[in-house]
Amino acid sequence: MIFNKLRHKMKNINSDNELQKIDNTSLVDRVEKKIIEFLTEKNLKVGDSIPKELELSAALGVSRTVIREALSRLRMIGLLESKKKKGSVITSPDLISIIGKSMDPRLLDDETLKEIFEMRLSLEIGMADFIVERVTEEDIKELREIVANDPPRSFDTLFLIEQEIKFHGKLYEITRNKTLKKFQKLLLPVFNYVHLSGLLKKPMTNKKYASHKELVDVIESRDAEAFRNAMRNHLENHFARIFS
Amino acid sequence: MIFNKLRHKMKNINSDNELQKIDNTSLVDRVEKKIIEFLTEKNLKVGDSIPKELELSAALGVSRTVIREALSRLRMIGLLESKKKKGSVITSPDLISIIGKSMDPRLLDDETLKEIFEMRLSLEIGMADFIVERVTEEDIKELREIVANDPPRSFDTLFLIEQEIKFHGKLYEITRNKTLKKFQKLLLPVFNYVHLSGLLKKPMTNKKYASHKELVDVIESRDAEAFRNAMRNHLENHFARIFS
DNA sequence: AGTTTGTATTATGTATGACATAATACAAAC
DNA sequence: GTTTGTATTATGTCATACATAATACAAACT
Repeated sequence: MIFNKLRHKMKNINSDNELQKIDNTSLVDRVEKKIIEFLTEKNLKVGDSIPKELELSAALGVSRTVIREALSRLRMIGLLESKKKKGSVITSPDLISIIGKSMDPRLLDDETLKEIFEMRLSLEIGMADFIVERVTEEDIKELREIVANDPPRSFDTLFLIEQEIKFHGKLYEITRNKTLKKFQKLLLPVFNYVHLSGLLKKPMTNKKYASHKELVDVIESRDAEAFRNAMRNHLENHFARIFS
Repeated sequence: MIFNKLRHKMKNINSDNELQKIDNTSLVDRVEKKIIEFLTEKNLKVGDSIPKELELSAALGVSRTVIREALSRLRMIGLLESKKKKGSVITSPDLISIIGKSMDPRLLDDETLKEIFEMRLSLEIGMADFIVERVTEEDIKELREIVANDPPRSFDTLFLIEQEIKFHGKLYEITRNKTLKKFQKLLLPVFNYVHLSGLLKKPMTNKKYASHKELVDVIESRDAEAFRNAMRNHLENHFARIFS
């Protein structure tokens, strides 16, 4: 009621033009955005240096405190690097590690966690071409050493997980794609979390599909399509739990 | 030479124990980390409030300035939200949109861009299972409407890109995986950038592989394996440019 | 009563000045 | 020519003051 009265009053004051929602963002938010815009507009690239804090402060008409907070944020995401006396230079941000900071599974909602889990499955199947294209004899040797430690079927689950991580981690490494590898490293805790906590309803079957050893054999044949299928089969347990 | 001499001298001074590299991180970096640790150790969840700035300042023995810079960073990645008088509370960060800030292709180095490009290819092939599992008749109808606009072979490239985006965007949508979809939306500029700029050396062939229409047919058959292969074929142009 | 209005309080937001520290160049000393 | 010292510069940290929004609660009013 009160609110209606207020709205009525405001409507009278401000009858025709829409009441534009006021800027909720903080000054630092705006300055941060402004600085990023500045970088892209001036077409600055990695290695170029940006204006000094005091210059920015003067140019934007805000205190050095605010400038520093904004720059601090950009430093965090790896977009800048600052050195005393030298000032700040643009660096290539490490996308993945940015996420890492807020990636604690306990701080994410269940839906997102499940979706990330699905993303991982997609990646492992889809990266087949990069694996077979770039795998070396050295890699295969290393893979064989890893699978040599594989436990016999239906062994201690914890040990299995250790082996899973080692084996699949190596696969990511073989893609020679550092971003992908970092992504995997980052998602590992999520993967474990989803896998172990009761997020997926169906239980884990003990049924065994394509083994690590068989996967290595397929890799050695350098057949991407075959590897995709083998990997899909290897991950069947996970898929089965998702598709209820 | 000079360096060798220096090393020699240092070796003498510090003969047995390794020269541990000094802490390079800034105070803010450490405080930021410390605060995150605090959150997880105390098992705080979304909605819980954290100590006041002055309390943190006193507890960690650093100035409020440093605390504020650290908190400002956490605010940026959406891990915190601060209100005057109320203090700061934990919020659930939107992983994907965090990356958005530093995702301008112009600010990423070529290697990373190429790697992201590869990630996208992997995802599109690997997500086959989710597509065929979740696609509805409605979706297929919509896909058919999209491909109806497809140009005849070897048509204007720009128009092709428009169509590509629409079609592939819909595929992500069909996975019903919001994180994945957001990821795609985010990566779109990168994809275009890599595709158009001279980052990939080999030229784009005009050779045509599996068409969108054919992909839809495969989806309709609900055969994941067939779809993976069709998609791989569809993307052959891109793969060919990567594998020089 | 119940509603409005004022006021004190509290925690964050912004500004300012001061000094510490690392990087750099350049002069001075050996 | 190498080392050493010194001035300079821009960032890093601290302390303080005040602005501002949110909140509670008392006071005033109808």
